[in-house]
Amino acid sequence: MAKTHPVIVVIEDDPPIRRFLRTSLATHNFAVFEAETGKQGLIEAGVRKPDLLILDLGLPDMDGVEVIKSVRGWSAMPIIVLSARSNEQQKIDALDAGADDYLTKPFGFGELLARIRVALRHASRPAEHTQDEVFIVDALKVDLRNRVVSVDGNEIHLTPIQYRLLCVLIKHAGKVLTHQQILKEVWGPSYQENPHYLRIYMSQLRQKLESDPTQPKYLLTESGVGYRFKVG
Amino acid sequence: MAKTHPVIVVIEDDPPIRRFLRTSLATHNFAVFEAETGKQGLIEAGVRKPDLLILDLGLPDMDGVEVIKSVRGWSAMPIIVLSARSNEQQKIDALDAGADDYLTKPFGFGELLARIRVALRHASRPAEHTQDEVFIVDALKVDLRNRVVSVDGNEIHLTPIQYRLLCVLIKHAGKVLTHQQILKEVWGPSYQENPHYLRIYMSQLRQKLESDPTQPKYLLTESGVGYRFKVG
DNA sequence: AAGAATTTTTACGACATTTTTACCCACCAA
DNA sequence: TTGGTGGGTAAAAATGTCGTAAAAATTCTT
Repeated sequence: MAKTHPVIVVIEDDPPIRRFLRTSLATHNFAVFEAETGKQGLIEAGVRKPDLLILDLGLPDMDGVEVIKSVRGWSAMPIIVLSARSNEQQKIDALDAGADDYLTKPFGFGELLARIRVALRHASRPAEHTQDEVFIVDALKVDLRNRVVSVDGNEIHLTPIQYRLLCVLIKHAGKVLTHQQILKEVWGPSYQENPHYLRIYMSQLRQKLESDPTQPKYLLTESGVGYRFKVG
Repeated sequence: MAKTHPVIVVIEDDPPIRRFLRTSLATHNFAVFEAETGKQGLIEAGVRKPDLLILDLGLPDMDGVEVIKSVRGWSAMPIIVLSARSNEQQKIDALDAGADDYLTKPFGFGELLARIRVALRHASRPAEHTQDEVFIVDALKVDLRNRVVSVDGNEIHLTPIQYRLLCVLIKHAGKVLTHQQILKEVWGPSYQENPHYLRIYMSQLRQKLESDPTQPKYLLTESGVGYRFKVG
């Protein structure tokens, strides 16, 4: 897949600031999606799976810290908090809830951009995992850096969901993952009641990756529990 | 493994601030090492290999941004910058050079601590796997984290109830558990009147785990009372 | 706005697990 | 002996879970 623009979700109730962020970020080659309220924002974050979340703490419908905690329940995406109030305790609460950075209004847009770059740098560079960037078992090879999957050297095309599912499984290779855990990581928190998707995509992955899909060597079913990627 | 204190190197030329940081951080259980100049700081960082670097930009001997770049040449350790100047361009330069955060003096110490926690959180992402609970008795191995059971290295497939039953037994290994206790933990409070299930599943477990199911080494019957998992 | 790729919905046969039912043994007391 | 108790194993029946194909709806590209 071609190098696509980073996706940012902005949760901000104040229309002028929202407009400002949207246009400014767009001109710097970010794909921006917006939400006015905390609830909307959570949905948007779950659906868009952004590379970064920008969150205003002063929302009308729910506490910003609750939004952060809720997102952290299923994702480690970078969160940058904006706030009009410079109360120190509030900063601490937001950061401890899982926010990665905190800017007090008014802030310079250049600084925001720099802090966005920092956040994206963090997310894209789990530097310790450099050696695990390419996952190989027998004939199966998953190149996480380039997002290329191959079997016996033949490149296999995977759809976004198929690929994400495979990534989740090999990230926890050897471990049995429950349906809910997988659904949460792949589809987001709102899809936790649909183990059916899982069976369908698991089947598709087996067709593409296993030499005998009816008797999988890697993508194992743990009936009544979930799935696991077998290693060793 | 003893939980060791995070190591922090502070590069700061102003003695009062340095003293303040040293004592304050020390009381929050950090191991603090100090340097007065950029050159000293680079050496200190290289020798101590800290979990975090705190850097004042206004050093006498070299530009703070150069210090950052130099560290980034060989390490991805978190760097938090402190600065008296709130010039935006300087912030941007420092962040783009590789700093992870930037605080303008005067700052609240609580906020600094919170931002330190954020930075350490980033650095130790893969530390979720700290809780490895693996029970091993002779050839039997129960990996609770991965939900995998093996005998002599051969994986054994257990159904949900079989697995739950085994977990209950090894959780209270050595103790005698009554039928009722086990039924309650495995099937839930409403099934307490069916010791028969227990015999069936206990038999299945023995078939799968014991080398001689008719004379079990681990899954022992306490006649008239219940069962127990024998250890030692 | 049309066409391709992908995701979601729908449907149904196959499979695995749990529960029920049945029969076995060993032991002890009447 | 006979009958009762506590326990073990092996099968059926019932239930719940999985896998696959294909159609419908959506999203992405052009």
